[in-house]
Amino acid sequence: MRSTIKEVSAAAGVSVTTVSRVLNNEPYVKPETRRRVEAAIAKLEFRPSVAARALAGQRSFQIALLYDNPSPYYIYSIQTGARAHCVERGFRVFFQECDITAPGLATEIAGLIAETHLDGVILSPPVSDSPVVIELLKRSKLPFVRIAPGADLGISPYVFINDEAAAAEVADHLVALGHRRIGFIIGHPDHVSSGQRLAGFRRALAGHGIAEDATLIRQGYFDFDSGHRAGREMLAAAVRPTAIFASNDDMAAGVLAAAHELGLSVPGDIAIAGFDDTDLARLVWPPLTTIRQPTRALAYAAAKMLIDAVEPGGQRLAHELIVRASTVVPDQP
Amino acid sequence: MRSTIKEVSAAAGVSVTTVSRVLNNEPYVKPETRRRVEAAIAKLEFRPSVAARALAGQRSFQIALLYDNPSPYYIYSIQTGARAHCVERGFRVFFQECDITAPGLATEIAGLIAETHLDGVILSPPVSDSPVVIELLKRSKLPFVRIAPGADLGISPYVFINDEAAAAEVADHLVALGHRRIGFIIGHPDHVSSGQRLAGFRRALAGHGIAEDATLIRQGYFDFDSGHRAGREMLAAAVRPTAIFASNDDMAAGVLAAAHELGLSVPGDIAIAGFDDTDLARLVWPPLTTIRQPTRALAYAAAKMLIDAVEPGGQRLAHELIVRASTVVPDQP
DNA sequence: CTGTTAGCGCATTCAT
DNA sequence: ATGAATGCGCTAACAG
Repeated sequence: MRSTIKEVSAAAGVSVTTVSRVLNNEPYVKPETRRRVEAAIAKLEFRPSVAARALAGQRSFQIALLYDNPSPYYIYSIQTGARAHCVERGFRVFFQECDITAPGLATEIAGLIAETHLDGVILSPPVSDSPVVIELLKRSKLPFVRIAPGADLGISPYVFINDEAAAAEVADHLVALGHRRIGFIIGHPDHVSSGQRLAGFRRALAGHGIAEDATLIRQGYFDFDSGHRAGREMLAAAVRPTAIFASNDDMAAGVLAAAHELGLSVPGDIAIAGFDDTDLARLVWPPLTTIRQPTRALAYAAAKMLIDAVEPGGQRLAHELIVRASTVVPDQP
Repeated sequence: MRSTIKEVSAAAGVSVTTVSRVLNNEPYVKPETRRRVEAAIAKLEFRPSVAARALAGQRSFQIALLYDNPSPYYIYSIQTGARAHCVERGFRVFFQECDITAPGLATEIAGLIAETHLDGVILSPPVSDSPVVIELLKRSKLPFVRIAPGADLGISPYVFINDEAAAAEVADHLVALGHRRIGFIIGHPDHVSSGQRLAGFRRALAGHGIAEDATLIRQGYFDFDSGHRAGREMLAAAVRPTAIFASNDDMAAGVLAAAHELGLSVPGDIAIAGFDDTDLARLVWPPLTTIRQPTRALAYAAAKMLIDAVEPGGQRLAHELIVRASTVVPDQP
């Protein structure tokens, strides 16, 4: 069934060592020999066993992407971005959902690492800032890259966008449309970006001389439900906002549902803004204003940084990589 | 760093074979010995290397879930369902997106199987009916389970819901609400369920004596964009439908966006119905009528069937498993 | 019930 | 520039 390196070596008339050298792109193999080996590999449809390579060598060509996020669109984006780069480099990715509040978290991830001989790990928010995970990774000396970490920037390479500036852009946009009573739904408290987006919102409002109204700021959790709930509360109030800015698109969709339930037209009665890079943004378009966050690009860049660090000859990349968020998507065609 | 079975055996004062027996839940180990070994395992935080197990034995405790679906919500549902069961059984899952139209498909999946020593594969639609994948799996003699296959039911265990009956339920519901001009957006042509849902829709309409109107049936692809396009076309027509039934929720969301763009109120001007089990369904609730398809449960059941088949002592399960779709979600609180 | 022995498929010394 | 020998960590007969 599956062919082995031994069969390849026999077919090519060389030793297994030489085949191994070809497999790993090592120098000192005569071009013609290399061709013969490659021909044998192709003919036998040989695939090196990850298990054998991991056992014999010190690399498994496998990494993991850790996430704990309620948004399927977000998860899909980071999975797609990370996989795209891994495929290019011949690496396998484990998509691992986890619960950063679970007591067994460290054990679970330690198990994943030990069992699968991982070469490195990508952390997406909010795992990027989980002390438990970070501590574990540091102790295990495993390379890791973080997406949008909020603190301890020195401990690992990371990629991010400027959340505060992006949120301020959205708020500026709403004000420019004439809104003064703007509701805000904060993201999940475990995500550092939640605070940054709130800060950007506040800064923008202050810049326009708009006083803050505590009743117009609600806690959300980045999921549809929390946006729906917060939206209902604000829209059912005696004096309601003319616009609501949710910290991500899933919550913005929840607000939209709430508006529908209450018989409000969007954006006539209420304008809604979101934040992210998903089709959900389009769902309420044109009424939705949003930041097209390049989540996919972020994950791709993270995978690249990680694999570059893992590969022997890999050039050191910049420790910090800022991926620019594209600007506010206009709410007019 | 990582401890090995040898260290465990030394710590427990037994041979590695005995540790292996404990690891694999084999009989004929004195209870007390088993306890000693388990204590040593816990103390050393020992994790058996998947690589070593795969190499020495004939099992890797790894399976793959193949999908090729444009809906992030759907993907998230099947991933979550499959993972839930795999965790219970100590299996690892590879979430593998693929392109069933790609020329290199067989090579890619053959590579996955050979490289990772897969124990089995779960196919989700439309991969469930990909001749290329099925042929490959049959030749490799690898156990596989299919979710919602459309044909060749004899070649593998499978799980499904009755798509036709479910779609008919939705259509019946719309008719009961007084609709007679109902648009329909077909799902992706590669999915067998697309045809089944269309059949259910047609059967229901015929049952109510409503003549079919070809201009009210459009081809979609299960993604937001295609729903949006089809929705625009039908809603911009001189005589538009009073309701549109999209074959999944992503397309229903697209129709909703189209309605908004055209200044139509939902469900006042146009009622929209979807099909699936995602939060998207709630997005347009109450205007949305939908079938709450238990996608997660389907994937969970598929994983169970597969692992039962893979495990040595695993009891043969029913070859066919029908998971009931819950009924139409009412469009009134 | 328990231990001994021999590989699984590769990367990796060390030779040549 | 190439090959022979060793072992990674575990399971699988085979003994006892």
